[in-house]
Amino acid sequence: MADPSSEKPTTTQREKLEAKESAILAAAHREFAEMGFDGAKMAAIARRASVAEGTIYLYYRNKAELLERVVARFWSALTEGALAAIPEQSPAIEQLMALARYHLTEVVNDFDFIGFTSQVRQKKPRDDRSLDPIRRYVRVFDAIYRRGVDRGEFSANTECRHWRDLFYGQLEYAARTMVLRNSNDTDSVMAHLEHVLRAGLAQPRLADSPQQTHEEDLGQLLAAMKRDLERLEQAIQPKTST
Amino acid sequence: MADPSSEKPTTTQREKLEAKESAILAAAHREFAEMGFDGAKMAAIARRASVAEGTIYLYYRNKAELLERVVARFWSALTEGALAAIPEQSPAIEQLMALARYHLTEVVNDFDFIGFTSQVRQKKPRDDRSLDPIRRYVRVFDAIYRRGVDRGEFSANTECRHWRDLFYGQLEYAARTMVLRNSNDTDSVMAHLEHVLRAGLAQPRLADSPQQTHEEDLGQLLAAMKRDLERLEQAIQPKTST
Amino acid sequence: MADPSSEKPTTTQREKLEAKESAILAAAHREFAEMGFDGAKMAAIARRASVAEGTIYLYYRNKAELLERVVARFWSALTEGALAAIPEQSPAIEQLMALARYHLTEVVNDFDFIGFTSQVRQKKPRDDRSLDPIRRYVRVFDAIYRRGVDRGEFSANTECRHWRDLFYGQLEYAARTMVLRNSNDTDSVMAHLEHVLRAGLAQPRLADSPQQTHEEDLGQLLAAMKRDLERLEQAIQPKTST
Amino acid sequence: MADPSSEKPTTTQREKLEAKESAILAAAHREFAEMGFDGAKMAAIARRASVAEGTIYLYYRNKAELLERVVARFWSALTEGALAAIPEQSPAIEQLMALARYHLTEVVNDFDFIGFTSQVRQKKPRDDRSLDPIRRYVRVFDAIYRRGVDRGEFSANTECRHWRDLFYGQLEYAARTMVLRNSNDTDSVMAHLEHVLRAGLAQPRLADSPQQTHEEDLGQLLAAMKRDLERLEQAIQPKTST
DNA sequence: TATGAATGAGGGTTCATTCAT
DNA sequence: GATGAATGAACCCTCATTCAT
Repeated sequence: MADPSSEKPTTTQREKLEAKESAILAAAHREFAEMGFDGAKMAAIARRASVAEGTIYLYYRNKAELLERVVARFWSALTEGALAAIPEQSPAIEQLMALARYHLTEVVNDFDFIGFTSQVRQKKPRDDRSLDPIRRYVRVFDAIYRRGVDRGEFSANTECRHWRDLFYGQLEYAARTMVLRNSNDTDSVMAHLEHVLRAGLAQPRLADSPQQTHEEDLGQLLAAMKRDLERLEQAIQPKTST
Repeated sequence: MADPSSEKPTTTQREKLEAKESAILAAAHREFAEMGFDGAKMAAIARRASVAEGTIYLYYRNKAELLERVVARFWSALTEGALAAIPEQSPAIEQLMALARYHLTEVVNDFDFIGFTSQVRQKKPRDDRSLDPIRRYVRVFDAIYRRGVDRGEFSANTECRHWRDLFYGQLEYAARTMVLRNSNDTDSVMAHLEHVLRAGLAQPRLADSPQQTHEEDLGQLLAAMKRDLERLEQAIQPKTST
Repeated sequence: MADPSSEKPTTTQREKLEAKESAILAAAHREFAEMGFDGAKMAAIARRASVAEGTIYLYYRNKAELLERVVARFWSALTEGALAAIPEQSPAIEQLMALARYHLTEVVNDFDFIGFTSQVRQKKPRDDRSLDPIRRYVRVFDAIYRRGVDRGEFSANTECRHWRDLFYGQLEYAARTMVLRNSNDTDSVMAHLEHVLRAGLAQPRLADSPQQTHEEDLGQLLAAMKRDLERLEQAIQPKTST
Repeated sequence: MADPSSEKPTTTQREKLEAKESAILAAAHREFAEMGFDGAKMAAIARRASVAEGTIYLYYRNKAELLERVVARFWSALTEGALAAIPEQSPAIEQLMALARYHLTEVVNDFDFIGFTSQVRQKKPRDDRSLDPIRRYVRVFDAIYRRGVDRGEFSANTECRHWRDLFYGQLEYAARTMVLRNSNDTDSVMAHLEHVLRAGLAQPRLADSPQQTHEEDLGQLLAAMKRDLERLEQAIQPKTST
């Protein structure tokens, strides 16, 4: 009121409204995460947002729509965060690892909410637009994957869907394990995932990778294969000799 | 009481009771899977089981206990099925694949219930005995894994937890994808999983594997390595030539 | 069956039935006393009586009728006990005191049930025959009272109803106090009641009391009155002298 | 918020709320009195109060708390009424009679509720604070009694508890009789009670009564004693003459 | 006659949603 | 817009009563 910058009261108004809406969403997010959809009470959300119960209904038609918006906001933010966390020019494998680390951290931080999201997913009809933000997030992986294929880092395109399932599936289970045990071994999980990706997905053909060609990588791979071959031969010879 | 002919009716009696209990459990299973815990209505379960509402309470103290028993029964049956599906004398990798195929099939069949289970898992205190059947099922993987390590098929023991997360995580996500798209490409998923396991987990050193040395395995491995080597060379040559 | 005294199986049968009925009534009595009418559960009564739930309904149409019978049995037994406790040839005042002591003891012993009875009384229509046993018990007092009047021990007949209310009312409240405080001062209560009865009810005209004429009583009364009179005069004189 | 005219609507608001709460309490009072605790239905109370069922729970956590408040309100009002009905400067005996008349009237008016109260009392643990209003009411008698003793009107202090039991016990039974017979002889009951109190409790020694010495009292006492003496003499003479 | 499994009506309580202020 | 009191439908659970065995 006495604000000298009151030239733009509209902006102030709008900001107020947005702040209120944001408070409601944040409160709802926490309540949903802690209590699940049915366990969450509109009254509790209102209390957490320092808002009257009726006020919520000025912004959202009902509990389900509130949930929908919370979910959308969460996954959108997750997508933004992921995009920000990915080094733009790095090899795809490194981008994947960056995404993995980001994803694991976020999932562990908000594990209740994530689990709760999948609970929601099942109730929805197949073509519900409200799941779009989730799909958009998932596609972050797909983009990196395709880039990796395009760059010749990854072998086949046909398997994207499987690698995606493996990627998110492993991370979700790893997160669950970490949360349940109240431990944190992100690095160990990362190492394992990288091992798997490199062993099964990464293409050793690095020739035309436009940016960095790691000579060491090649050497390592060759050395490893030689060792394996030797073992193989040793495994065969005794047999044939006998 | 001392009537010798009372055995038969008693048996019939018992059978009836067990049939009724089984009907209730099955009805509850479906209702929980479709509606979630809070969404499930005791009246609906009773109707599905062709039983009066009050009857359920002759068998289970309350909704929570009913849930507990349903979950226990489901996971126990899953464990039995898994154990039966695993070929006893095969290499660990084959056992894992058998488990994977079995798991994927079951999860797809009962996807709602599985998802619902994990929703339940989070509400439970850490040491709830009611989760034991789930833990027992998970250990089926661990047993195979350890056998693989003991037999020299798999490399390190330290990573069991990660491989387990990867295994179940990928399968659950694959199942979700299949259910959501209403498609079925179990074989494709199996192939991918096997590829990953062989590439990242399987030990090529078969020499001292105490039990069976499958000649075919050897042949496959050799073929795979040759293909990889060729790729390697092709990757290197253009480079060196340049 | 192999009982050699099986000549009178009918008697044995009847005895068995009566024993069972008695067990049910006793069990119901305890359950009603402890839990009240609504709190009492037929299942609990059956358990206490070592009888199947359905069996109760072979003897009593429903819970209300069972209650009715329990109440009737209780008050009838109370009446018998009271009649037995009253010395037949003693002065009415002594008979009243005997009744009082008996009543107080029983009421304290079975306080829950008594209180529960009056709770029942209100639900009943005015002319319910099921209250007859209670009315019969109450009349024990009336009979003694009338005898006291007839014998010239008590003054007027018109006040019976009031003395009866005072008698039972005081005793019930005394019992309540004793039960609530978990104390027992029956003698003190008796002394007070006797004091009140003698002071307000008993006729000092003992002349024609057929049995015992307590000279001492007379002397005491006279002495007391003289003292009172003296006090009175002393109270008046100073006043008048002033 | 800072609207100065907001006071009036607030007051109206508050009044409305209090009216509603009062309506609920009154409705609950009637329902409890008529049906007992278990028999009372929240739906019926709501209907009687012209309020939705859920509304009751805005004011009281549950049925038990509603009962508690009803009981408290009733006994508090009873206490206020009693204190108002007692003439402050009169002799203790007259105060007791005023209390008795008030009590009897109220108990008859609300007999069901009173009986219902004692039914409740037994279910409560010994030290339940919710019974305090009842205790406070009972102490009204005690206060008068003690005053009577202090003023020299009543003889011993030790018997307060007995006189209290007699007082309330007789009145409750008298009320029950009146209610059951649908008659009203309050005066007769009063006369009897006064007779008993004067005969057993009142102290004729008025000499040192510090405050008021009522000439009429003296006259009455003298008259009574003379009558008693005459009776005494008549009782003795026939004897001595014989 | 005795049993006890089955029934299902009924009631206390919760909470999303509405609407008068 | 904002409030929060009011609403009432919905649901879990109890338990008196029945009836097939």
